[in-house]
Amino acid sequence: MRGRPDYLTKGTCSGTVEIGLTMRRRKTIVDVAEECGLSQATVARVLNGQKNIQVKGNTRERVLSAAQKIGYRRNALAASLRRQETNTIAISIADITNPFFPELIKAIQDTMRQYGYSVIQLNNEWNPDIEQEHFQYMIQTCVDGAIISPSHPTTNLDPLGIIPFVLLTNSADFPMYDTVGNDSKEGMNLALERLYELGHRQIALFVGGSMKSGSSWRLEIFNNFYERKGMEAPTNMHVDCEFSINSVISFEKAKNAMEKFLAGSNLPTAVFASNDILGLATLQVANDKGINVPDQLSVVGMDGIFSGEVSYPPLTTVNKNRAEIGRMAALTLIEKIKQPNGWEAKKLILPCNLIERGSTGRA
Amino acid sequence: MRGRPDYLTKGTCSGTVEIGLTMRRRKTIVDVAEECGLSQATVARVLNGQKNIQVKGNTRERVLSAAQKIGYRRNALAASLRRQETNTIAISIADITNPFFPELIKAIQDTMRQYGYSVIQLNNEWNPDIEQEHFQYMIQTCVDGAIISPSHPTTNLDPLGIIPFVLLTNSADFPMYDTVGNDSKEGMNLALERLYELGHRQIALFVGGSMKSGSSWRLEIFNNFYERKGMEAPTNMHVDCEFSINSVISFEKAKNAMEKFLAGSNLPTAVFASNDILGLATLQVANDKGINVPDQLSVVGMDGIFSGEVSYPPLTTVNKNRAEIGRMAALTLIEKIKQPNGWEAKKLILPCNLIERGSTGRA
DNA sequence: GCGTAAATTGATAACGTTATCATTCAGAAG
DNA sequence: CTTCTGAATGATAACGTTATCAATTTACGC
Repeated sequence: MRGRPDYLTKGTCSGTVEIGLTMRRRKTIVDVAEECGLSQATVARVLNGQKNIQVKGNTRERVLSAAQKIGYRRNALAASLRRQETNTIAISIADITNPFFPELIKAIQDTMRQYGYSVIQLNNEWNPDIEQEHFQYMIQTCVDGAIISPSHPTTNLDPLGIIPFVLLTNSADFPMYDTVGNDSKEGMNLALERLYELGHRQIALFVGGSMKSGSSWRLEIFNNFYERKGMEAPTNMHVDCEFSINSVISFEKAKNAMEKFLAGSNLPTAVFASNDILGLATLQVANDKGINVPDQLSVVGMDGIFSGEVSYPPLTTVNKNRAEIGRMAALTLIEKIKQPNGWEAKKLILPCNLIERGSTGRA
Repeated sequence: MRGRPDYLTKGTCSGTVEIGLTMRRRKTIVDVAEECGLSQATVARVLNGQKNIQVKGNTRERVLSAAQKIGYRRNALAASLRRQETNTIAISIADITNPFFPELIKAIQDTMRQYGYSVIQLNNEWNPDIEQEHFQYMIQTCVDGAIISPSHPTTNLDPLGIIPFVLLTNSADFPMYDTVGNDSKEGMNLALERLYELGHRQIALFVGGSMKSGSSWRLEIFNNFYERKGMEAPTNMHVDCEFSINSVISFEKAKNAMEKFLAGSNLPTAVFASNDILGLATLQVANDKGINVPDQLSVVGMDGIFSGEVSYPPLTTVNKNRAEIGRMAALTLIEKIKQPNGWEAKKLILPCNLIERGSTGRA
């Protein structure tokens, strides 16, 4: 039989100790038990057990005051290891500096907090390798669940193994999984219909390309719209630009594309931009060129980011309720954590709403 | 002597198990050891030990392929508990939806990542109670360090105990602690000097009040500036507005205040706004009133948020390099974690720089 | 071959908590 | 007074890893 090895008692003090200062090891339940003369089992029950646990007489008081006295702090690591749950979930997104995400994150954090979960947020910079690393990290740290905005439609989710997760996407790319997203198609229709109502017949479609999967469905919606109105869809009203990982760069590229387009001969009376960055770029180009918005040109964006509220004029936009998406994603995940046994993939598609501000008017 | 209690082997399977599916417990180092016929000590050395550990012959290979085969994943919880470090740090800020923060957060995440740390981000909504809860959380989860943007100048940091931390602030409110922040005073001078150079003599000072500690120093800088120029500081050129926890609401309040001011008789040729939200509000009011910016009015903001790049005209601003602040805060924290023994409080004050865009011109 | 030092590998306590089983204790019924 | 019941408390294994010491194997010079 061996005693407590030396290295451990020594190890608790690191480096030199100032004279007069006692270097104190972090207090544990055992210390509390010693202090109040009860067993560690009882102490644990009082401190971290369910609230309405039965104790006799002044036991609770003794424990609490002893804990208070010696400055006991629970070690969540040990508890998590033993209980096999961490009360922590992870969020994987592309980039927190993308104005779309902060509100979403916050809603998730707030909702999760209400249910006793903490949130770890990870940015993958649209890089699938980093994304995969993050999945590994989630497994290692034993998060209880994850909310994931896939960096690409081909993101491999298998490495997540048995971790319950919910995807932030509206695409059909992940038919097998639970998803929460916006009905972007219907949102786009909202915008087009409203522009039609305002008398616009020459509407330009401004999309940011390559980076994300489908901008093809936008063209489809666009053409369907004209067909529905019994009109020929214009073919010279498509503006495309590269999309970059950085909002600022995307904005510059969008400005260049729109400048070129507006220098042409076939001018629209309205522009539908597939996100607010593109919409804001359109506004700035128009302002620079002396094109009055909305008198000469109406502009509609999509997303509802803050910058659209402070632009000139304020940007009409197809708003995605990010707070609601975050909340619903969180609730769905919690449900899934509590009930891990097979259920069929839940698909939640929230409606968009049109926020009309100063950038739209009659044709 | 007791055997392995029943509840534990049973406990690893939760709920009902589908026929044909074997519910598998997560694999551990012990399982790998069994699989490859080596001791768990050796397995641990190969898998999680330092990279250049010596092993003989095909030992490494045996371990790795066994781990691969049975799908071993390291449990970071257990490792952290044993090693007494989590390789995780926490960031405490007011609100991730405040446009000032995302870039800062990201820089911290990126830098920390390089050094093998993960980041937990916590929002306190300017609420000191939540902030204190977060401090407790940090202790419980045994983070290795923290970066904190205090919600108030009176924030009590004692509960953090021995956790190494760095504050994000430039104020003198925390003389005892390590801080990283911007030289806002010098930044404000940069703006005023430039406006002077452009011929402006009637400059309005637009501050957002109550919420944060000191807007008094801004007035001091303002008065000193005029004194330096041998002029009498104007006393009717101060605009004040409430600041709210929500950027959108702050913006509306700022617009109201600026509208009232510009409806008065004493008009400035330039406005220095103490943050970009106020600057953007000024722009929008001016645009609405038909006041041409910059021909009739120059506007300078402060912070350098994204919205200022996409406004019309783009907003000249005193930029705070948030990426650099984040990076330096992270590096300082890491240094402090590696070297916990007393050092004197480090104060890092980074310079601001003036970004001249379209909202400023000659008087 | 043999002894010694160095290189590998093995055995195991410890990290701090929780969940079980075992034990003790108080109170009531016989 | 004994027996029984339920409530409260105590003792301890286990969560999965790492760091130490002990044991074993290998290398090398004589």
